[in-house]
Amino acid sequence: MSNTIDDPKAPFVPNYLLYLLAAASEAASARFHSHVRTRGLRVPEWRVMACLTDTDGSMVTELARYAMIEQSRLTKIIIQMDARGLVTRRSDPTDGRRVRVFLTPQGRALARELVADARAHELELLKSFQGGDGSEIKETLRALIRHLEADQPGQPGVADSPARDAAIADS
Amino acid sequence: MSNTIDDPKAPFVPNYLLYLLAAASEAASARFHSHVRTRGLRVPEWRVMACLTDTDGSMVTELARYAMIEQSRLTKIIIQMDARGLVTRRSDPTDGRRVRVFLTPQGRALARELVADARAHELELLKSFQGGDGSEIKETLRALIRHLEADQPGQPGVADSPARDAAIADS
DNA sequence: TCAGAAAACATGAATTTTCATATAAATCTT
DNA sequence: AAGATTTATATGAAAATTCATGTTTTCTGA
Repeated sequence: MSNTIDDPKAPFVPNYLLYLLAAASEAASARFHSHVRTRGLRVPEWRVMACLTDTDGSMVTELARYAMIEQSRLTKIIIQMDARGLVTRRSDPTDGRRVRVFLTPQGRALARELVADARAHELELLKSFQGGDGSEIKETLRALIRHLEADQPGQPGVADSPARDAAIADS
Repeated sequence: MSNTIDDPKAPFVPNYLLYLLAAASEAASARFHSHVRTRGLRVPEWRVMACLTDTDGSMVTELARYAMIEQSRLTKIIIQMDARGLVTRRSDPTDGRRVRVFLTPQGRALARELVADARAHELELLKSFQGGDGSEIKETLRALIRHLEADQPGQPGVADSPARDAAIADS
């Protein structure tokens, strides 16, 4: 029973790994994300809060990597969160370029609640999905991430076949 | 060897399923997405093209679901792609409300190339990842998606614990 | 068949995001 | 130790996205 569909007429998208990953991520997150919005946060803000529960006081660049948010965007998000009293920013006494971000007590309280909700949601999801604690799928995902983040050079690039530039004229 | 980290002090994010899914999706897609941009398309546009190679002539709403793009956003993207000559829009003769979207010859040519690139990239990725064709991880992801898209009612919701409204004042 | 409801897209204003680049502080070089 | 580089963050303008709602067409039931 092969799962690799290779019929010439078989649809491409539904069996494409990158699609499956994106779709799984979306589908798995949909409910919790709407819960997050219910609590007055947008998803990127929730990500920042969650990351800060792990690494309070990290600098913007670190946080950007951890939360998978581009730096200049994160700066703007953090400024808003600061204005709302969820986080504070203090420049690093050791290195004046760095800005360290901390949860405020208020931010921390909300973050705690949401992380608890996230844990509960995850538990139910994994239980209803395959009855276990998700070690398998999680390990697979971690392995994939490790593999991809490992030395980029050896990573599968995208063949740069010749003679195919300017396929799209900007006319 | 349990993979479920339950130390009180263990970080939350790196072991959180929703994070792992998002991170895996991002990491797996990064290279190909930048290839796509190299070819003059943004990611959502690539998604539209890929979907149309499967279901050319589908209506906007169908395409939105298939490509995981919100309808009004998709409409705008399609209008731009139309202007660039990648797709055309024709209203359905049977039902005047529907707008059917087709690849133009030019769009189709580009889509073919990119799908071929995507397949090649996927193949290399899966080979270098676990040596196989990815049936396992793909089947896992498909199962997860199926599980999540199945009757929403029974899905793990997010417990609505009482007495926690207005945690974030908008002051 | 006609009024009302629903479905399918489109649109506009407010907000976000992106991209390139500015600013500022630390580090390196010679 | 001055100048050149690099690192860290901020900023501004253009573009994309969101959200609510408008418009048009079809469907439904009395």
